[in-house]
Order: sequence, then C-alpha cells, then structure tokens
Amino acid sequence: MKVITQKCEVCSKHPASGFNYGACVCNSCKMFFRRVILRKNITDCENEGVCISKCRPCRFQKCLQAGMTFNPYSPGSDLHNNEVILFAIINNLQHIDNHREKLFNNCLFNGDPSFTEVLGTLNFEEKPPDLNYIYKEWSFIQSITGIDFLMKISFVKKLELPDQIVVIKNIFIQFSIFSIAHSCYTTKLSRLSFPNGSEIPEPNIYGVSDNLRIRIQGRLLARLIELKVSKQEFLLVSVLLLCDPCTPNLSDHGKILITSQQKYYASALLQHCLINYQSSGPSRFTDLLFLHQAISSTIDDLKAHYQLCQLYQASNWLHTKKIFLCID
Amino acid sequence: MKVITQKCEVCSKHPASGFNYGACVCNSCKMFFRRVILRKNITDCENEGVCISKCRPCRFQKCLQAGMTFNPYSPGSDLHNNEVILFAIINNLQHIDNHREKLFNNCLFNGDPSFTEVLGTLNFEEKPPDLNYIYKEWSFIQSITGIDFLMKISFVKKLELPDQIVVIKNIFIQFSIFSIAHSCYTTKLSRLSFPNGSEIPEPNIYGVSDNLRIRIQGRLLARLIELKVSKQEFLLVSVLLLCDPCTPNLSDHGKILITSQQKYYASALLQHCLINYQSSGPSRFTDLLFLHQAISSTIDDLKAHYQLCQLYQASNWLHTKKIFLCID
DNA sequence: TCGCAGAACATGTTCTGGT
DNA sequence: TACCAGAACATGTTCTGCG
Ligand SMILES: [Zn+2]
Ligand SMILES: [Zn+2]
Ligand SMILES: [Zn+2]
Ligand SMILES: [Zn+2]
Repeated sequence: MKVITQKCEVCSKHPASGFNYGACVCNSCKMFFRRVILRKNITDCENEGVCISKCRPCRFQKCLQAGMTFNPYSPGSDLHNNEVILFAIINNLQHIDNHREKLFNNCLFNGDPSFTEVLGTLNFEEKPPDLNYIYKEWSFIQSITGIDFLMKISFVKKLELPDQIVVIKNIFIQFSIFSIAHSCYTTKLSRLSFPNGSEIPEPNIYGVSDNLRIRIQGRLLARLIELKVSKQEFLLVSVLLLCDPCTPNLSDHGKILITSQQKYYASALLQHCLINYQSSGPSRFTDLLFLHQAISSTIDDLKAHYQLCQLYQASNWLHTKKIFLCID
Repeated sequence: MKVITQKCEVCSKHPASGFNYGACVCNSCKMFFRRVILRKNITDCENEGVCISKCRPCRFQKCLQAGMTFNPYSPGSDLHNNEVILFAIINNLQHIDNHREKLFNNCLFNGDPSFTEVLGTLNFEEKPPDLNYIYKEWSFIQSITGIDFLMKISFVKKLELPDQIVVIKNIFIQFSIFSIAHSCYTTKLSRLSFPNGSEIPEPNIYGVSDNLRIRIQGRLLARLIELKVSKQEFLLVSVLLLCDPCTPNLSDHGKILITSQQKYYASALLQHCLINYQSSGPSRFTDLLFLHQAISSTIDDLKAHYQLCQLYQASNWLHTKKIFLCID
C-alpha cells in the first residue's frame, strides 16, 4: 500500500522499508547499520578506492553517506554511540589520505590530463627509487594525488559530472597547499617544502620580494603549529573546504547536496572538537574553520608570486600543466 | 577444486557443498536440517499438496526425501533425534491423508478421467449436503481420492510419468480397500461399508455366493481389529504397498527409486514398531507387512465377485469408470 | 590433505510495542 | 492507523577441529 517503491539507498537491492535511522533504506541495511554501531566492529575496506562497494566496510560507509545516525532512546549512551560514527567517518578519510600519501611518495604520473580526464581513473606508475623530481614535478604530483583524494570522498561521486569538475577545480589548490602544510607541520619543518627539501615557492628568483615568499612559507604553517592541528582535524577541515555551497557554477542539485554534506561534516567536526576540547570545543571548531582564511591568503600570495615569476622569468614557467591552467 | 558442481538436492539454488547428513546438499540446507532436528520445530505446510515447496515444512520434507539423517556423535541421544525424523515422516503422511478424508467426505468429482489425465491436477468440487451417493459413486470417489493421496506421496513425483501410471495403477485398488477397511475399523464397524452405511460389496445380488461376500466384508477388517492397527501404522504400510520394486513394466530408474524408498519407509516402520513394541517390535513389523496378504486376497475375492455380478446382472455394471478398467 | 560436523559469526525477516 | 526502533527469530557463511 506504500507509495515508497524506492530502492534502498544503501544496497539498492531491496526496496526501502521506510525512513530508518534517518535514511530511506531497506530492513536489512537498517539492521546492518544498527549492528555495526552496537558491536562497534568497524573495519577498513581491503581494496580502498577500487572496491565494488559490496564489502562490509564499504556498506557501512554507504550508510553513513546516506546520512544514517544512531540515536537510541536510552539516554547517556547517546554520545558514545555517535562517537562510533564519528570514528568511522574519520577513519575512512584517514584511509583515503594514507593512500594519497603513498601515491605522492612512491608514484609518478605521466601525462597532462585536462579536468575532464582527471575525473576518470588516474593511472599512477611506480616511481623508480633513483628518480628525483624537480620542483614543478613535485607540485604536479602533489596536486594530482590531491585531486585523486578529493575524488574519493564519497559524496563527490554523487555529484553530476559538471559539478564534480566545478567543485574539484575550485578547491584542489587549496587542498594541495593545506595538505603540504600539514605534512610539514607533522614533520616539524618550519617552512613549506616538498619531501626532498625544496622550498615552496621556488626560491632565488630574481626580482621577487622576499616578503612574499616568507608569507607563503610561514603563515599557514605557523597557524597549524600554533593550533597543533591533528591529522583528524586536518582531514575534516579538508572535506569542509570541498563543501562550499557557494562554489561558482554549481547546479541546483549540486548546491543541495553540498549543503547537506557541509552540515554533515561540520557537525562531525564540532562533535570531534567537543569530545577533545570539552567546553572550549566550540572555539576550537571556530579556529579550525578559520584556517580557511590562512589557506586562501596563502593562495593569493602564491598567485601573486606566480605572476611575478612569469613576469621576470617567463621561460621557466612554460609547460604549465593543464590542471593549473584550469583547462577543462 | 571439487568435481561436485552438482546442485543441492533440496533447494537446487546453491551448489551442493558436499555429502552432508547423507545427501548432496548445500551448506544452507545442511544447517537448516540440523536446526529443525535440534529444535524439533516441525510444522505442517499451510497449503498441503499445492505448495511451491518453498515453505519451511516442505523444505524439511525435501530433506527427508533426499534421505538426510541425523546421527550426532553424542551417544544416547541418537534414537531420540531420529524419532524426530520418524515423527515428521508420519506427520506428513497424516496430513495428506487428512486431506484425502476431507475430499472423500465433502467433495464430488465429475468426469471419467483416464489414468494419464488423473496424473494432472484433480479438480474436486464441493458436494451439496443433500446429495446422496449411490454405491458406484462411493467406490469411485473412494478410489479417486485414494489416487490423489498416492500421487501426493513425495517420491511419486520423482518417477517418470509412465512409471507413475504403472505404480499407481498397480496399487490404487489395494489402497482403496485398505483405506476403507481401516476407516471401518476406526469407527468400530464390523463389516466393510461406506460412510452412508452401504456395505461392500453391494449386497443382494442374486446368484452370488454369500460366502464370498462375507470373506470380502470380514477378512481384512478382522485382521485390523485383531492387530489394533493404528492410523500411523496404516499410513506407513500404505506407502509400503506403493513401494513394490516388482511392479510390472517399471523402468530401471523407477525400480531403483522404488527400491530405495522401500528401504526408507520399511526402516521407518520398523523403527516405529520398535519404539512402540520394544522387543516384540520386529514381530509387529512382520504382522503389519503381512496385511498385504489380506488385502490381496480381498481384492481377488472382489474381482471374482465383480465378474459374477457382471454375469448375473450386466446392466447394473455398465458405465464402469475408466480407472477401474485400467484405461490409460 | 580432505571432507564433514558443529561452532561461531553475519545477515535477513517477522513480530511487538510505543507513539 | 501508520510508522519505526528494537527484539526475536530464521537463515546463510565462514571457521575450527577431528578423523
Ligand atoms: Zn538495503
Ligand atoms: Zn570495500
Ligand atoms: Zn540447498
Ligand atoms: Zn509447503
């Protein structure tokens, strides 16, 4: 008699039995979600990224992505159970990021894909141990692995293709910078630089003000050091960078999805802050969100720096990769 | 790596995982069987006879039919568990027979099907309460419901069609007589007769020896009374009548199947006797099997009687139904 | 090494009760 | 009455141990 003949949002195998735990899912998936939460047996997908989504961990991720939440009547255990969800969300991000790091450190990417091409599968190759990247290559592999990471964040695939391009294009440089900065913070470096030690931006270009370079190298990193931004916080903030409903040229559908995801990840970050910082959780949350400003300023400086470099030493900046030129 | 790519004998949905509990079945069916036995939760099929065989009780019957047995290592409980199986076998027969009785008492069957037609679905109709059968009609409904009963014994469907005809044709009269006799025994009648009281065979036909009639009316019934044959025994013996590997014109395949079924039901009957008669179980078993002789003799007498009647009163025996004339 | 019984675990379906 | 959380039950899959 029900109008809901919809397929389950998670398994799409059974018809949804109704609105269970906050999403339109079938009974099996409802019970599955419940059991994972209660038994707290969250594991990681074996083949991160290339899974057919039929495995347990991926099924659970789909539940989370569908927006399922667990609010048992029994008061008190409430927070505890939602911590499980939070943990799972972060854990998932952590895995995708571990994969990114692996690619960044051990692989190379041949070619010069446009944005449309980037949306397909990216084929990384093993990097010979004796190969040394030059600066340009570092920044390219940093960005391309960053894009790969962003593409793997689950809700991105739910966007229509043009929206995917728009969103990724809007954010990948910010993420690259944020990511390299956090990695430098983790390894206790005081200036932005690639793993081989070459500083960002490329030094010693005649005519470019040292002031600009110092700002680029220091501002964001200093803030990360000051706040002692954890990896988990870094990841959540990264996803929130992506969740910008004001991204230009976004379709209506995209806007709705991005908005819901922003709400979702924002409350996850807030919860995380509350758990780790108790009463000062909200202010921590604010600090983290405002990292966005430091990132944006750094990008602005980088752009200025780039233009100056073009001005003074054009030849060195030839063959800029398409993604940096924002070519679709 | 296994050669066994066979389908499960019970569900034929999964491949058989091996030889489990005595039959080639899949793992699910293995566990299903195990659980039914252990929990002893045997129930009856809702729509006896016309079930798609997907329901629990039918699945369990299929297990039994596939020859599955339960012999747990733990000594002592052995017999107990096999009693569960025995109970289930008898219970199933009981149900089919209850259905037969219902048809026999409350329904009528229009038409004069040949044996080939009888193998399809038999369409019984509600009998108006004010309708009174004449003798011929009683014997027809008795036989046709008997055939319906026999067809529903599970292994019959496993026979090839010609074998089904051969087997049923060979036995349906014996079963009819046996059945009516046991029913008379149950209702404490001393002479074979139909529910309306009309005696078997039809009395008062001029020229037929009373001796013959008395033998027909009494011999089998007397034996049933003497032995106090229970309904359960009646049912098992009935199936064993059917399990005659020497049935003429049986195919090789049919012979093999019938032989295995004979072994199966014979050991069930023996077990039943042992449980109820302990040390005199085997002799009880023998007595029951020898009921076959009384049935056969009665049939012989009936045939003689029939021929005599034809001789003296031909008109009365016109329009004999096809099944009695053994018309395929 | 293999095959199977049984335990343990995972998943799916139906029932129950509160709102 | 309809809806849904959770309990209870039923089914299916994988692991373990033994001969
Ligand atoms: Zn589902
Ligand atoms: Zn997976
Ligand atoms: Zn099976
Ligand atoms: Zn059934």
